Amino acid sequence: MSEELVGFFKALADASRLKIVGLLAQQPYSVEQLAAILHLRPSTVSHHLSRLAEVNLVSARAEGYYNVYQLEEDALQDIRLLFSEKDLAAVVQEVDLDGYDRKVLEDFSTPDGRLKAIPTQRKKLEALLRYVIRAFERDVQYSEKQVNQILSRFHEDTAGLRRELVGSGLMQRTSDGSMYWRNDVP
Amino acid sequence: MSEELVGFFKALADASRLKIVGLLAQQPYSVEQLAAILHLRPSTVSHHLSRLAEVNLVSARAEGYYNVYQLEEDALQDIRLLFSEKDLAAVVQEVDLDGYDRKVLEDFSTPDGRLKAIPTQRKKLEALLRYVIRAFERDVQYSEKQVNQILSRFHEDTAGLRRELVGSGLMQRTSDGSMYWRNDVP
DNA sequence: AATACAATTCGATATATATCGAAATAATTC
DNA sequence: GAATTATTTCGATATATATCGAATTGTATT
Repeated sequence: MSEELVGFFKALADASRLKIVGLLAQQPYSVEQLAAILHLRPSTVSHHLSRLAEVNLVSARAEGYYNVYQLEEDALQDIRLLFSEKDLAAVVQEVDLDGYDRKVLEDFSTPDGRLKAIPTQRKKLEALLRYVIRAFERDVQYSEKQVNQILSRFHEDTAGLRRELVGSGLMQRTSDGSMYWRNDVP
Repeated sequence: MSEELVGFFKALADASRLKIVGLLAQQPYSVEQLAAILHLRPSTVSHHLSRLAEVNLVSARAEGYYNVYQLEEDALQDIRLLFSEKDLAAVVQEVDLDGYDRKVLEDFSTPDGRLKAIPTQRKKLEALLRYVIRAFERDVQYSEKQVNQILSRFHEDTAGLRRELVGSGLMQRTSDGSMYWRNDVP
């Protein structure tokens, strides 16, 4: 999907081809005519036209030994649809969305899963917290003692970790501070 | 104008940059985060981001020593507008629309303005006819004799030229065929 | 002040591609 | 069928650029 989209933009990412599309938007032209209008060689124009045809932006119709090219109106329609936020976000599909978290974890954890240090950088801290929170079950209430015990598997500063987990919204606690639970965010 | 448009397409004509746009369509990211997600070096991502920023597709906001990039929603709106037929045709502006006619004329005329031959190819013939018709005033009626006299400045086969002028719609004649006039097309 | 860190800039390299001319192909005219 | 014409294909070249690593710049933390 993304490959098709990038191909489409590549097709339009050239001054000569954009001009061709603009000309064909007004009326069909033969290769020779386009070449004369654009001051390019027929072979060059032919090359551009086949690139445009590859993404179905233009089509050819044989007329005598001329090849008369015309704009595919449908393609333009498709493009307009494409620019809705929703579809743009779909471009991300084949992307490693957790790549950042994993990289931070790699940098800050030892082979046995403990944290070498607690990073000062907010973004990295958050990445580690997203990792740590998974040690807690959903829909289970933990006493402060239990929380500390679990957190101690990661780092000695359990109080600090606990505070950051609550501060970041990944964990919640009762108003009297006696019980903790994992917040129900993705 | 066209230069701006082609710059915009160039900005999107790359798989990595399209992915960045897709990601930023969901939420803002720092350079480092994007680099980890896309498995690219920060310097590479930085390069892509500045290309996107050049065409106002993204903007940066300094946050600590992070640079958090976000999508410029306005830009997407502009793009959608762009794909109306009307604006697409505007791309043609700085183009030599008469280039083809001039080239044909060059190939088929002698220095004194006469035609070396009458081309058999329809498209070339039409180009020459558009040239010849300018020898006639608008809103003036000519007798067949007058028409022939004017056409003889271009080529000996005046009957042939006259027939093609009428056939192509550039010239009209009365139903009895006695008078001719230049048709009022551009 | 000194250190640590994210981002950018710079230089180098490898790949992509726009353009041309020549050759090959396809269709038309004589 | 031979000659002409438009288009496409092919090979070569020059330019653009995606990516990286190293050096630099600008902030933040200690």
